[in-house]
Amino acid sequence: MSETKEYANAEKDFLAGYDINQYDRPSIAADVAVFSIGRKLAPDAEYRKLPAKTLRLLMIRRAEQPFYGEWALPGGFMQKGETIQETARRELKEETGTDKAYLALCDVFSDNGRDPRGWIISQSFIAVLNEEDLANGQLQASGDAGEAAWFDITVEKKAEQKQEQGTEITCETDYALTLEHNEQGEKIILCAVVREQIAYRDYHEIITYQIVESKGIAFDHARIIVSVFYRLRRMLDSDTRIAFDFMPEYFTLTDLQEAVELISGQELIKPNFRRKISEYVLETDRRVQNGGHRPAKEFVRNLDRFYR
Amino acid sequence: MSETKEYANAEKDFLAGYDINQYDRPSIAADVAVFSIGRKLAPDAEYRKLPAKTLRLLMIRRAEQPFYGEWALPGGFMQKGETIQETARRELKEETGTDKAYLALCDVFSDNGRDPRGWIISQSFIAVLNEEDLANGQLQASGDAGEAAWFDITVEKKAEQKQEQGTEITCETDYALTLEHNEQGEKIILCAVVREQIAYRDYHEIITYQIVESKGIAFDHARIIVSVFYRLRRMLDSDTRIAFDFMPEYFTLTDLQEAVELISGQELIKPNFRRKISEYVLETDRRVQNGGHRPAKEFVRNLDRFYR
DNA sequence: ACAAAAGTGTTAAACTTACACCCATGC
DNA sequence: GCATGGGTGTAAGTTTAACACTTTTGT
Repeated sequence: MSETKEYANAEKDFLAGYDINQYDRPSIAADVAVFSIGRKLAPDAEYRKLPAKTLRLLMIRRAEQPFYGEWALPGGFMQKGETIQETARRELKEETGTDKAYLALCDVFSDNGRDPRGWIISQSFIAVLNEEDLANGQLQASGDAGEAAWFDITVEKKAEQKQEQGTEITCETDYALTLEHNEQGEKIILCAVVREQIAYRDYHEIITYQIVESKGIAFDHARIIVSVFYRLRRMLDSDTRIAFDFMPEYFTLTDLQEAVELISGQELIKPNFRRKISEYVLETDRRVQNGGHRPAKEFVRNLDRFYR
Repeated sequence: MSETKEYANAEKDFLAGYDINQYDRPSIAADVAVFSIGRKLAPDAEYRKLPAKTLRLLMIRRAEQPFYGEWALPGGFMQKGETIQETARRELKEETGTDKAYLALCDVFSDNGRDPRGWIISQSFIAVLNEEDLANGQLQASGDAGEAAWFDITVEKKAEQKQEQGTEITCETDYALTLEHNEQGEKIILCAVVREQIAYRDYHEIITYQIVESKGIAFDHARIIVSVFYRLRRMLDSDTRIAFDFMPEYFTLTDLQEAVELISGQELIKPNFRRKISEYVLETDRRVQNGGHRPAKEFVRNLDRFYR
């Protein structure tokens, strides 16, 4: 027992003399890609048609240097006493007015030189909001961090080429990222080209993203956006439940299916989709009527399938 | 064009006056859970039987304060100029002598007070080594960071209880973690109890791990180990290919199946398993003879299924 | 001969996929 | 009436799961 005490004392002495400041340290930021689904207004002529939907990403116009006036993902530095998840949630709430959102840790971006201010590493997150919770909160019109706005996001494959250098095989694919904001006449378009590099090593694919070209998007956020966009897709592949995060409490199955289709980029066959998700939903008495066609039933989540 | 230049100058001026040191910053460590598969020696009497296998985890005996003499995951601080992935790979190579290993980013541990030295956040990684590559390298016998040793890992569910506090539902489960090292007479056993807390929020399960009790395991590594152990399991569920990382170039299907069974904790039916992985392997002429039974064919990976 | 492990074949059940069809509504 | 979306049924094809069986080896 006295031996244990001796150890404890040695540790106490060590800690008393330990100065963490003698080591060089990075700053840590949480950058949050907030996704939601938006509607494109249809002309009145097409009274039957449902509005087309888009996948939207929240961006903040920077009110400070560096990249003053450019658009960035909501984010900020981690503060002492909070976890990085709390940092992300704090930033989310500051910008959207709500923290009723799914929040998932994604990748770490720690390359040298990725931020002109110095050694800053970024922990990326995906957040998903539904329109209803968003409406209850308030988008930050022009606060501390700057004006917030939703951008329709499109990622398109451009060129692909396979390279073999000795034993190393690499596959490079360029993706065009387009972010488009539309609001009563005002139209902002941000574009970037991001190169995906797949290196084949130790029987695994190691995927990295580099910026080829970025106009109006701050820092290296263009590549974070592309990386996070494909992560969202992969998450959906392994668990359909992420699609539900885009839905409010009551939703129609068509809305849900459209969410899945928007994220996956693939059309689905209605009866098959409904069978697949049937165990996750419960029918209600509510109906929505939105046009010259049969009203749609509204469903709620079957909590037994979400909480176990 | 002159406007652009003006912006660029403003940014340059800002950066010249920017001192990153005015902000408090954490240190970042990469902690790597290196897994491999070990054999338990069988008594000579059972000449027919194949040796039983175990899932092993690499641990380092600390040669410094704090937690002097206790066992920790291999890891170290991120240095300026390297990515966190490079930190992890560097630590892996320092301790095992090889970096031919699969390395995957896992979780971030950033709770206040998790390290007595101060504000230190840890990025956890999973690495998987096969015996052959490991033999080519050399385990660090007793170097800078301390002696390295393999421990058989077991995680067992102990108690489970569901709690409801108002609208908040939480499910707490205690897991007993046992790490056991055996080598010519020497036997080391490390034990810990880790509590898994599942909080149900926004229709998702948020899983956290807390240490209830930890004997001989440094820092909060007991909970990192449990978290990473279950992550490995989930990775296997979504992609069988991780099991191959435990295999050398040539391997038998029984070895592969045993790897899957060890990680998943579930027995599999042989013909079904073989059908499932058949597309990932190619038969060779090689055979292994290890006992009084039919020799097993050795297979190699079908690269078409690993690199695409 | 026999125990241990290697390896294959067969079947029922479950799930996936594609397609075809009817229903309800507003103008 | 008709365009539009809401909603259901069915049948073929594929995958999964459980089980039973044959083969090869060293002592």
